[in-house]
Amino acid sequence: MATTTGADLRRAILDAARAGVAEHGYANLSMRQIARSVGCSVGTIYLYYASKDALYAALVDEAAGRLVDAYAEARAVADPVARLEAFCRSYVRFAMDHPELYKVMYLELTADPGEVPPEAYRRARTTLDDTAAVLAEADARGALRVANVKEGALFVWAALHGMLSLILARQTDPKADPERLIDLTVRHIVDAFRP
Amino acid sequence: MATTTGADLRRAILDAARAGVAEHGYANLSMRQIARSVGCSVGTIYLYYASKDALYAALVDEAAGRLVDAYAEARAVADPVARLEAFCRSYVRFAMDHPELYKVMYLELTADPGEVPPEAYRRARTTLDDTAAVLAEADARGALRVANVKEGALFVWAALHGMLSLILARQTDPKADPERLIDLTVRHIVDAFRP
DNA sequence: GGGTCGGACTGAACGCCGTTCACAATCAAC
DNA sequence: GTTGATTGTGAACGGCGTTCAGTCCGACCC
Repeated sequence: MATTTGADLRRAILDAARAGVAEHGYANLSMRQIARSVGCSVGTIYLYYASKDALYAALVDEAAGRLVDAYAEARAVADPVARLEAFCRSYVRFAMDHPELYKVMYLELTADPGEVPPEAYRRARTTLDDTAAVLAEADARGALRVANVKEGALFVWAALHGMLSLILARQTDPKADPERLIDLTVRHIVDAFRP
Repeated sequence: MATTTGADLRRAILDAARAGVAEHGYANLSMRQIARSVGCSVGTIYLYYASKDALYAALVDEAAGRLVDAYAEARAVADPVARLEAFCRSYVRFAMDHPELYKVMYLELTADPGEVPPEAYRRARTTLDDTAAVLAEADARGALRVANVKEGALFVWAALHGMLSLILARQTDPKADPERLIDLTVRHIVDAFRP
C-alpha cells in the first residue's frame, strides 16, 4: 500500500482490482478506487494496464489459471466415470470457493461479449479438452455412450455453468441447498450419457 | 420522438430503453441517450421511472411476460415428453429470437445480483411450474423417472440456460451450429430422466 | 376576465466515472 | 554533467446517474 514500484506495483494493482471486483462487482469498480487503495495516482495504472478492460482481462487470465490448477488432481482418478464426476466437482468447487473469480470469468463478461480478448480464455479451454478426453475413454469402455465428445463436453460445461449461474445469481429457491442442487446436476449429467 | 406526453411518453421511454439495451447493452445505455432519442429532458424520465434500475426492472417484467406467452402454445401438446421438449424449445426460441431481452433478464443482471426486485421475475417463474408439472405427468405415466419435480425442473432450466449463456456470450466454437447444440442439449436433458 | 393551483416538464448543477497528457522526478549511460 | 528513457503525477475532458429550483400550462373557481 505504501510506495511499491515497478513489477510489485503491477501486482498490487491487480490485487486491488481483484478485491474491488469481489466487493463491488466489475461495474462498480473504479480506477480511482484502485489507485487510492494501492496508493498511486490514476495515471500510473495506465502505465501497467492499457485500460480497465485490459485490467479485467488480466483478472480473467489469472482466474483461468486457477481453474486449470483445480483440475490437476482430478486428472489422476482412474475410472473414467468417476473422473468425469471429479472434473465436475473441481469446476464447481472453483466457482463456489472463488465466486468473484467465477463471476469475473463467466458472468460479468456476458454484459458485453467480445470486450475481453479470447486469449484470456484459452487456458480455461483445456478443461473442456479434459472433459472431452474422459468422455471418449468412458465411451470406449462402454461405460457411457457419447456420440460426439466435443459436443458432449460442451453439454457438461453448459449444465454445470447453468446451475452455477442460477445459484450465484440467486435465482434458485433460497431454501434450496446449493450442494444438493449441484449433486443433482452432476448425477443428471452422467445419466444423460448412460447407454 | 416528437411531443409525446403522459402514458405515451412512459411507453416511449421504455421502447427507447429496450432499443438502447439491444444495441449497446445495459452498461452502455445512458439516461441522456434515452432522453435524446425520446425527445424529452433527462429529468422527465425520472417522473416515470424512479431510477435506471427501476427502468431496467420494467424491461425485465415486460420480457418475462413475453416468455410466459411463448409457453402458451406448448402447453397444448398432449404427450408429456413431447410437451417437455416443446417447453424447452419455447424457452430457447424466446432467447434466440429476443437475445437482448434474454440478456436483460438472465445475463446482464448477474453483474449485480439483487439490484432488480424479485417481483419482476415472478411471472417468469410460472415457466418453472409448467416444467415441474410436465415432469410429474411424465413420471406418473412411467415415461420418465423424476425423483423430485421441482429440482428436476430447475435442472432443465439450468441446462438450457447454461447452453444459451455460452452461445450468447460466444463461448462456444464459432464453427458450431447453435441449432445443433440446442438439439443436443434438449436430447440430453430428456435422456437424463430416462427410467 | 383574472387568479390560483397542481401536475408535467426542464436543464443546470453535483459528484462520480475512464481516459489523456503536459509535466516532473529519477536514474543509468555516456 | 548532460542526456534520454523510464516512471509517476494530477488537472482536465467529456460523459454518466441523479437531484431540484424553477418554468410552463391547462383546469378550476370567483
